[in-house]
Amino acid sequence: MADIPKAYEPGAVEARWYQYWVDQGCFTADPQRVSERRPAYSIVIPPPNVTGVLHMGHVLNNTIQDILARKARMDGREVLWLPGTDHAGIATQAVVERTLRQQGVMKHRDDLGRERLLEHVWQWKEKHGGIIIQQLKKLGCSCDWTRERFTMDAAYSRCVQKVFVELYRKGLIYRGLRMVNWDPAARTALSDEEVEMVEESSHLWHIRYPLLDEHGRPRPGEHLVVATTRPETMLGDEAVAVNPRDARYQSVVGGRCLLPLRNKPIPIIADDLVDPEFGTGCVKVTPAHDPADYDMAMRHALPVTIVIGPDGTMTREAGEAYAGLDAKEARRRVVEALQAEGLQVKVEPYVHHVGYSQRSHVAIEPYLSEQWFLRYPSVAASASAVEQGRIRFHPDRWAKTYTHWMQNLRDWCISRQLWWGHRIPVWYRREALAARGRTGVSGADWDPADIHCDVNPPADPENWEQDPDVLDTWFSSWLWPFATMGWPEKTGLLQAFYPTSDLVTGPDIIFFWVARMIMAGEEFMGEAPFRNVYFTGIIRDKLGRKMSKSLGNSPDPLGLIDRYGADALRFGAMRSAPLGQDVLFDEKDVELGRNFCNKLWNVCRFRQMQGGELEGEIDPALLTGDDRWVLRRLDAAVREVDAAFAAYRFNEATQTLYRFFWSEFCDWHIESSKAALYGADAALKANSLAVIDFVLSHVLRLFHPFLPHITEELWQGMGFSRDLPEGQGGRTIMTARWPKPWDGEFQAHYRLDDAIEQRVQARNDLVVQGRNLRREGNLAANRKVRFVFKPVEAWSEHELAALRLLLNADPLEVDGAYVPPKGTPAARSALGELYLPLEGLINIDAERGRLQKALEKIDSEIARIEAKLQNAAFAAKAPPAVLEEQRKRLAEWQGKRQQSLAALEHLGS
RNA sequence: GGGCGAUUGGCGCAGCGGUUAGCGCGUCUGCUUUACACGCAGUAGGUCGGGGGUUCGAAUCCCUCAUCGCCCA
Repeated sequence: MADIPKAYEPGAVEARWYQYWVDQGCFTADPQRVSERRPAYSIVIPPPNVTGVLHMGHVLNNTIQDILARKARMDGREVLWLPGTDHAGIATQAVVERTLRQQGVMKHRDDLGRERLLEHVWQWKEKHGGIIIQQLKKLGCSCDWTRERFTMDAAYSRCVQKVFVELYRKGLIYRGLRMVNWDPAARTALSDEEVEMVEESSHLWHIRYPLLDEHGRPRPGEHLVVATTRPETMLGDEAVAVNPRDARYQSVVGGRCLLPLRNKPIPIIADDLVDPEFGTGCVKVTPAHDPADYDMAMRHALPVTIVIGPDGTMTREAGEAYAGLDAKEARRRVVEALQAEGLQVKVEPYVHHVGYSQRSHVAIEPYLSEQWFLRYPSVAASASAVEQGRIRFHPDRWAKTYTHWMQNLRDWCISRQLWWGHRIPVWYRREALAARGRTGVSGADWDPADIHCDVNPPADPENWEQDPDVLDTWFSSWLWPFATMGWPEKTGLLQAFYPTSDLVTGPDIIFFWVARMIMAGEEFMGEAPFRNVYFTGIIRDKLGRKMSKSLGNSPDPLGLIDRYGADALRFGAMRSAPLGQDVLFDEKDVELGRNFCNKLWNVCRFRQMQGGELEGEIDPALLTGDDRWVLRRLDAAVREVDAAFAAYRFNEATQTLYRFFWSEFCDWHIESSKAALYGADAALKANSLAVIDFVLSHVLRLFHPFLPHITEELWQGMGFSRDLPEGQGGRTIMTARWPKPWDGEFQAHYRLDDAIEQRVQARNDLVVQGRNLRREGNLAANRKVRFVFKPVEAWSEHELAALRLLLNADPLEVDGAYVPPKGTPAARSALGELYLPLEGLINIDAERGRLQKALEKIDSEIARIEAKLQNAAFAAKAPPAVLEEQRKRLAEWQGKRQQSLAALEHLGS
């Protein structure tokens, strides 16, 4: 650190040390090093989308993981933080398709065909897929990059297939014709979890359906009125339904009415599902486009007519007038036609919930199709893992959400009509397929010999056709904790690092990922995949809005790193992220982090400028009160940080460290140390430096998990690494030992006790009062002023020198018999009295006002405590320690009262 | 409709049965004091959403209401 710049410049420093760590293999886990003395610690990264770029959510999430990993290394554990990316089926395919359309390569994916489109996706992945990984490196993440995985790696794909086949053979995976959530933009089925319900104000249309007589002729003037939110679907109606107990419609049940616009007679049925309170109590039944209607249709053996196709446009079944229109336009025309025919009775405003695709943000269509489903495995074990605490959630309230979901499981639709993803390992015999077409595959009448489900294709592929669908991306990511470690082989990696220690993720994917990983872990490993799950908050902007691309309120983390440094970004994010609360992100927080790094930099720079031997021996006999005080405060900080880590309260840890380092160490200890450092006593100066070095070497280690780069730079630059064994901080601060709180021997050796803490505290209070006097006298802080100190007992030369420095007093006269002139402003404490004898410069009235205000406060405190002590019930029931505390406090306040009264009198009131 | 969370100085938060209710930002005043203006010193500002209860004692526990937000139907 020769020629140290005045301000910390993170850019080059961060890049340099990151490269050093990678070159030295500091992030690489070795399962063979794991032993009883060196326990394993592992995390698997929530794999970001391979298409993605780093956003603030990643910053928060991965900073926490990095902190955990780095802390564990310093605790002497063998750490595996396993990174990787997710192929993100829909998202990636959509991005690549859009690009190819823009480039004019194709209009629709069918133009290219499956194979060629996949080639393009892989090319795209190779070219852009590493972006987020590079960005994580810029953040300082200490992942084991030698073990980076991708959910479409060949080995990983085999895991996915194996799991599919096993579950299929167990009968947990099945194919069925079901009403599913259809995303008309992506043209694929989705799982229930991928649908977001959005409240929308719409309308309720009341439509007349003319009644028919037994001969199928309209009964003049007679009709039923049905209410619907989706008039366009009436083109596919197959019945009108009423509740069987609804007296109003008893007479028409069993009869028929005419479906308007289609002029098709449809039956009037009775079904318990119909809510008599809704609308007119009479509903239309559209089996192909509503899940409830589909169920009804099955019960009543109604035909199923598909009028809206997979692309969201009307089919030929909808009639010539509507075929090809998109559903919205069809609705407009249907309503128009009904009005023209006088069949629309009324339209009411109506608020309802509409499902939207989480991915493409279009309205979901219920769509009848053949899909693959999974009946979840190991449900009971997975539920109990969390309920019985084998897995702990932080904060634990999420356990409730988990349990609720686990108790209401619905089979998981795992097939997607996409090309990018793991293709379903099922083949159909061509002859059998030809005989029945693709639909109907699910029928129980299939000869098992005509279906081949296996990780390996059939031996005679020419006779078979593979299922065209791919699997939901989550069907691969639920295997992440063990598929990344070499499963199904019993690898050393798995043996050493499974189950993982901590998982850090967002509560928004508790169903998508966390719950499913637990089930997969229980099912295939016989053990839950992690011990602790830490749920981060959601990052919002400073107005509390979710960060989103469309709002443009999401700052680019890379930009922030360029401007402030990665350490600053990490520190800012952590400091404002309390456990389980959403994080309101403000760039100010990052600025604060940068300022903090600069402070850390400069105090080290200050230390360097003092010269002298590094980390000399601390001689207890030469310790000043301030030295003992700071060692005690450091001990308290270590304890608090340990407690915060144990409870996953990272913001608390950063705040403690901030307070200790800035407010205690820099503001008080360093300042008071200047008395020794600038003094003539060489031994005292050397000792003082030794204490500063001791504290700094602790501070750097305590901060390392949070601020990895700057702490390494200073650790090496200052020379703290010099005499340490290679694996204990010699090579890198990453493996320096995590500080331990002082034991009794240490405390006794350095005389760290309550008395010294209180004495320095009182001295500091006196200094603040003295500075206050200066301020009131309008004496600039940099101006030397004469103070007179009247101590209760004798002070050492050094103590006085420190006081002089802290007050910027010159001279500081010590006079045990000092009698100040009337009106001299004074500060009083248990240690003595401090006078600022500057007649005329002090505004006596203002000073009197201040004292009187203070006296009022003192009096009210005294009254409060006295009232408490006089309360018989309090005296009888409160614990003795509390009672004693109150008595002590009363005496303190009474002492202060005396001082204030004396001061007032002295002012000449 | 069910569940969860939040409500503390201008803003963002901490405090989880006994504290003189803290912190950061911001405000105001002064300062290029030989580590740091990405800084230093000092100052003002809140009685803890409303109501009720438990307790010797509540910002902290319970009930209730209100407002805001999230999740599930």
